[in-house]
Amino acid sequence: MPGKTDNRPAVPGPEAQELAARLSSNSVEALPEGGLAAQLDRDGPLRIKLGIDPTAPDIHLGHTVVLNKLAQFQAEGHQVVLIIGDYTARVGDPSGRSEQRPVLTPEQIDANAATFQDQAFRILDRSQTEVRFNSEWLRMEAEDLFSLMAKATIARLLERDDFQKRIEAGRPISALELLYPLLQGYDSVAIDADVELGGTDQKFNLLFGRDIQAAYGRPQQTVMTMPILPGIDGTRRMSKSLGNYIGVTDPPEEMFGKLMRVPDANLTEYWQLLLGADPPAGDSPIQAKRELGRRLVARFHDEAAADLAEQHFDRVFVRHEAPEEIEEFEIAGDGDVHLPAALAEMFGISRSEGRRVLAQGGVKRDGEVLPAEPLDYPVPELDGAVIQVGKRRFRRLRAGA
RNA sequence: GGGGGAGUGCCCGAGUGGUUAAAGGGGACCGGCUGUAAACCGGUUGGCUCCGCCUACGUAGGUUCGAAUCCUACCUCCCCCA
Repeated sequence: MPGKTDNRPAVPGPEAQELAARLSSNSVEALPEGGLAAQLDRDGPLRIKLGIDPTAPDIHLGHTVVLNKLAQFQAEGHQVVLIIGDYTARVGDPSGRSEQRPVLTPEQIDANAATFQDQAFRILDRSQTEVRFNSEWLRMEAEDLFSLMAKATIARLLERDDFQKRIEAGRPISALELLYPLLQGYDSVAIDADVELGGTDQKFNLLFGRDIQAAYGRPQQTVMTMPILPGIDGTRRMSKSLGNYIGVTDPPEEMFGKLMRVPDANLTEYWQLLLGADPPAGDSPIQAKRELGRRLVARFHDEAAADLAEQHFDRVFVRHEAPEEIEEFEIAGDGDVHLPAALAEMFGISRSEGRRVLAQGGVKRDGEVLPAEPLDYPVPELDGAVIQVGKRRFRRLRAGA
């Protein structure tokens, strides 16, 4: 059958090779070797696939590594196809049972998908993006599913090393997990993917998609894996559930502040993966880190926000002054304020924890450390006071009417 | 279908009748040093009406002066044999 693969020239032209190299920048692998150049050598836009899991809607900087790559393809005129894995999410992956992952309702999945798209289009060009839900084609007849399942063997599916490790550790692997690569691969068949992107952890699934496409007599996609961005702890991958993430919708001061906490050792990595450049030569780590913060805040907010965020940082963390704007907390009109209770309410901690930070000298009133005793203060004495817990939690007290 | 093993605090993981709110590690929080970096050091880490009380070791009962530890049933998971 005539297809894109059939009239492939033996050697891609130099232009295609050059473009392929450019598009592969930052990637860990682009497979098979020379595949992308060959695809680019043919005319017409390529279909670039990215599958996303709609169980967690918020996009963080880790996701943007892949999204930026998609945007780069778009800039060259290619078509991005975003696949929202609503069907697989709806089935509910039982493998996470130890993580007590709740099965999401269709409404939640739709809401998450909407949020995700909203955030993704801060990076991607909407006009060059096709959004598809995989329930569209995965809601298939059992007969069709069986025929899909017949295209792979268990041995092949078990090859992936994370399964191997789990088997050795005696941890469970659900049948659905085993099937996952098949379903993901079928997505590629359904949308005629030319290139599929993903993190390095997706390598197996991405390559498996090629086999499935071939089994259905389709041209095979090439795959490109991107590095995994470490979180602000500098060790584990950035992820919302690990709490080490920077969300693209984080407020400017928070985004800047979190970036400043990234370990120096990861600075070059952050520059390369997020800005596509090396830190300016000759800059000290702190200078390079500030510049990183300014640029990223400017990207996801704007220049003015970046300036303000840096000023806020200098004020609160370098000079240890109270921030310009502090949320108010209303205290009851008369009588005493029981500090542990007030702290609990103000900062969403328990009263016991309030007592603890107080005892540890972690609570300040207008910059002065409060002693462990007393616990109660007359309301008028605290009216207007700025209460601070630790380095970055502030509230201004206001006596109620 | 048969046999064996496991469920502990945010997570991992000790503990097999009392001095256990439960070792140790991780994480988190507070403090020190700083560039809110990392590393490092010290402290804290169930709740509350906090020098005491309450609730906790899968769930529900039971034995005992006393149980996370023993018994019974149930739930969930893992492994092996078929």
